[in-house]
Amino acid sequence: MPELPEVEVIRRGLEPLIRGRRFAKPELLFPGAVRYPSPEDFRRRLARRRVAGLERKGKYLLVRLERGELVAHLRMTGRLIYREQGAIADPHLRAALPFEGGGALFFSDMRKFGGLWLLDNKAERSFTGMHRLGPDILEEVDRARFLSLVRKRPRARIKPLLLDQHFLAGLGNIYVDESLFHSGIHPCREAASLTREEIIGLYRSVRAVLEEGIRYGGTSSRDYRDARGEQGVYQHRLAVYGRKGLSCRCGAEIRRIVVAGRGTYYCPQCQRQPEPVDGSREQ
DNA sequence: GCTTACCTGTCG
DNA sequence: CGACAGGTAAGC
Repeated sequence: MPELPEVEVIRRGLEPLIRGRRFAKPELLFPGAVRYPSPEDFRRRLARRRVAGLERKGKYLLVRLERGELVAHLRMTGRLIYREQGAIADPHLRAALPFEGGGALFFSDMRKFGGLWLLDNKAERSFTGMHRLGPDILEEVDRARFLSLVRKRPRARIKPLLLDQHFLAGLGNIYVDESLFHSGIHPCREAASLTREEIIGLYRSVRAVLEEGIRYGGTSSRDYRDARGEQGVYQHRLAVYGRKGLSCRCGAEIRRIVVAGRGTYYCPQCQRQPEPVDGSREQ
């Protein structure tokens, strides 16, 4: 899916296209895409509302309205594409959100994991799961906070910890693997085994990788498209993700393992093995 | 923690 | 045919 950089690129691209525009009555090709309120209420209540601005929290995109907000989560294959005229040619189109005076925002989603919510107030954010998010890694976490967050979870392995949106919001599978590679940390290391310097280095790597991802328009591994339907180019700059069997710049062969149920790419030479978990040493 | 489920598609 | 895919919640 879109991780933080992809959602941010969509946000930046979409905002100038739809800010100030007033929605007309939506068309739901797959009503299940609307999570709240009911599809009928969604259609009736979104109509005539004006877009005040766009925000992002973790991987959620928030279309702030003059009253309430339209929230989108793209999960794995969701797309939000604006067209000035005509519709997108996409067999997985789930919702068309036209504007008064022309133009429309199209939500497509091959795997149907993504969703849309129309909220009247902040309290209703609990319907989306947003209220359980940890702090946004780019907007809300400085070095000191990152250090203290990581140290609060000594027993967790670092990759699953970084993927946990309740811990930190925004990172996904691609950018976690890239960040761990750039900081030279093996994905299975226990948080408690990381030195202060390693945690600080990881913080810098995470920020640098996410900012690079944004600068290059996001990663279009396969499905991701920006607000105009264009691919990003960061996939050409990935150091390890998806590169099993290819050589790292150090010469070693990039490996793929499974960590926390996710395909995980790393360089066995640049990223140190975790401390052996060996109960016998304790006895 | 881990596994499974959600869904549809691609690739080997 | 099975394995895998950018995410996340639920159930052991």
